[in-house]
Amino acid sequence: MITIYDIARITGFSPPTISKALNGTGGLSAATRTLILQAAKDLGYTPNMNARALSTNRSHLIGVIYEDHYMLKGFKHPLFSDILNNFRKVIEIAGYDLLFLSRNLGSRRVSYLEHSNYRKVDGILVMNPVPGDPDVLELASFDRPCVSANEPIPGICTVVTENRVAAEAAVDYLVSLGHRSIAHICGPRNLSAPAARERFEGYRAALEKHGIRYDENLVEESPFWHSEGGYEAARRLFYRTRDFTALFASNDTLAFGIKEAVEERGLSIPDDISLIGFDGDESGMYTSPALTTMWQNTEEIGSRAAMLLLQKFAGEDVPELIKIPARLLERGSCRKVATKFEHGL
Amino acid sequence: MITIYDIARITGFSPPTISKALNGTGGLSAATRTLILQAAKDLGYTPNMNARALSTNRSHLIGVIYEDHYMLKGFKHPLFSDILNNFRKVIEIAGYDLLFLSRNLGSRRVSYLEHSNYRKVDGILVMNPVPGDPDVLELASFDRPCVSANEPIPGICTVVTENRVAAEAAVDYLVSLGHRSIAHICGPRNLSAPAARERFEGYRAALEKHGIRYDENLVEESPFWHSEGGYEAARRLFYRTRDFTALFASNDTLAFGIKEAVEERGLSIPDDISLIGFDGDESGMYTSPALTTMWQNTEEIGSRAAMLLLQKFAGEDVPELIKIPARLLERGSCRKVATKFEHGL
DNA sequence: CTGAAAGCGCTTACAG
DNA sequence: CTGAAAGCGCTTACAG
Repeated sequence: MITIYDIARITGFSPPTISKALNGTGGLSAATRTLILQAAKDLGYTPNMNARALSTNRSHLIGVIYEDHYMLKGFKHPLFSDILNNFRKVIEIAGYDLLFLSRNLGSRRVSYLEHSNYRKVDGILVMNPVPGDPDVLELASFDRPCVSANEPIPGICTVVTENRVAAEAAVDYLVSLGHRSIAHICGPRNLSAPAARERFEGYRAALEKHGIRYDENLVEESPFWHSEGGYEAARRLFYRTRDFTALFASNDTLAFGIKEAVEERGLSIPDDISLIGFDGDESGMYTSPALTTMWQNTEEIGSRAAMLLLQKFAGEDVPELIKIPARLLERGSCRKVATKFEHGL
Repeated sequence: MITIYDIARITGFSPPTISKALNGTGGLSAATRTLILQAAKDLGYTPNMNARALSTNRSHLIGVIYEDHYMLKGFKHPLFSDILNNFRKVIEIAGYDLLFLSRNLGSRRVSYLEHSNYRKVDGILVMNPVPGDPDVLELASFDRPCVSANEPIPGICTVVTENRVAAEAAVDYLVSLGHRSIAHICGPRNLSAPAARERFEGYRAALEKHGIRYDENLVEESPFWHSEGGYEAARRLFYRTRDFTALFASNDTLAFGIKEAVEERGLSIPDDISLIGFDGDESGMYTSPALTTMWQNTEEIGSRAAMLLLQKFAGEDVPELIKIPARLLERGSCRKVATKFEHGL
């Protein structure tokens, strides 16, 4: 491996001068600068990031916190790879690399904060923390910038889908198709992550807006975000009532389970029940009918989170919370129903 | 941030002694060792990995090559996050961290090799390279260990699903259900990655084994691995012939597209056509019927790849190619048909 | 515009 | 069993 000392020896300049030329810092003459750059190129010089990081105390590394935890029996972040990929595109062209932040340091168990100090990461992206994890909350005191994707954390700048508004739009859509009896199966509302609560609020707001009485009999909660949870919740719902023509599911995975329960009862989607999900999971394209859903803009979430981090690196002020609109993805699981008024004609 | 100098000052030992105690190297007395370790703990010492990496020339970093490229219109690695998660679990408890290897170095465009030298990664995992990418092939000359998951690369140790055998098993299964006319829609066979070719070979081998004549009219190739490709290929197949009762799809995503084409023709799965896929994608659980498929053991692929890398770090010899068996995942898209013989009874 | 000196925090021979 | 010296490859004041 060739170093700046090699370039210094060959060009006749001193190592600090080589360093300045390579980094574009310090006022060198254009001539020496191009000379040095050329030599570096000819020699196939690659900087040693460990040395650079040691002296500058900046690693050009961004730590990612992503736990593939199964505490909640199968909970997984469905949008993870999309968000991460889009985040990565932005930070890479800015010269940063992505590092998974673990809680191991050799065989020792450590916090994310310790690991961040160990690697001297310049910033952190929080993706899929264990809900309420103290090791994550502690990150707010990290002396370098953090952002969170889709998961509000006190003291950390967050980019998140506009859950409440999008849920309201989902129900608006069902109403526009003529539905008046709309059930809701929500995700776990007791978690620190507010997605399930916000979507539920959006549901209620939409009903109210359209003058539909809120009926708690039409709402069922799944303690988990997975399809089995959706299935069980739908069964509980059916046990109580069959008095609805549409159902809004708090996410797509729940919707898949709900669909099973509906079919098990001999009912058809969308003929008997219109079903709308949330996320825009690709899987929903392959069910029959394909699942209509509120699509989370993972590209925007990922790239905005990255841009925020870069802005923070540049010392700019950024808002604490950024909401990204979702979009309706009309596929085949909802249908227009005759309203009572039309019936009467 | 506290350093070994701080610990040295406080305990009265020299920095090298502190280093030896911390690393468990060098013959220190048990007393000083515990004394130093205790002091380190009390002070909340975290080593600076940049300094350590600079002096040892080892970073305890493993580079991951994963390109989310869309060259082939929508090609994505469906098993990516599963394999990566399982890989990560193993290498993290061994004290390594995962770094995404990009082809950027600041604003400069570089090869993976250069980036690896820049970060001094101790090893590399190749996950989803652009097929035939010279920057990947070049990695075989990297002076540190590399492994590849699911993609054979000359000179690099690879862990891959036993495609040929698993494809044969898929067709065996169809035969066991009484099918004798079995179509095959294969993925792109012209790529450097041999998966489509190997699965096609398995298909032929199974036919031969069961004394079924190979009929090229029953085989159609999709130029891409995505569902649109499967859809189009199935339409071409139907245009030519309807003379089959079962179909083996080279992967699940193709199968989803095939399913659409089948239904579009007014045929039902599995009543008219039994369909089997390959991958074990979770999405297949949510279609109706759920997709029967050959499941790739992503946990095994990821963890084996990690173990191989660790073995290489330890200087052990490892095989160049490791094949992981797939498993049949019986869901609902295949059914038993009456054989001619049974008919006669 | 360029360079000599010192430092970033650790480890590796080597000596005693 | 412990420490003084030198080095890993770079950068940052500072001086000229």
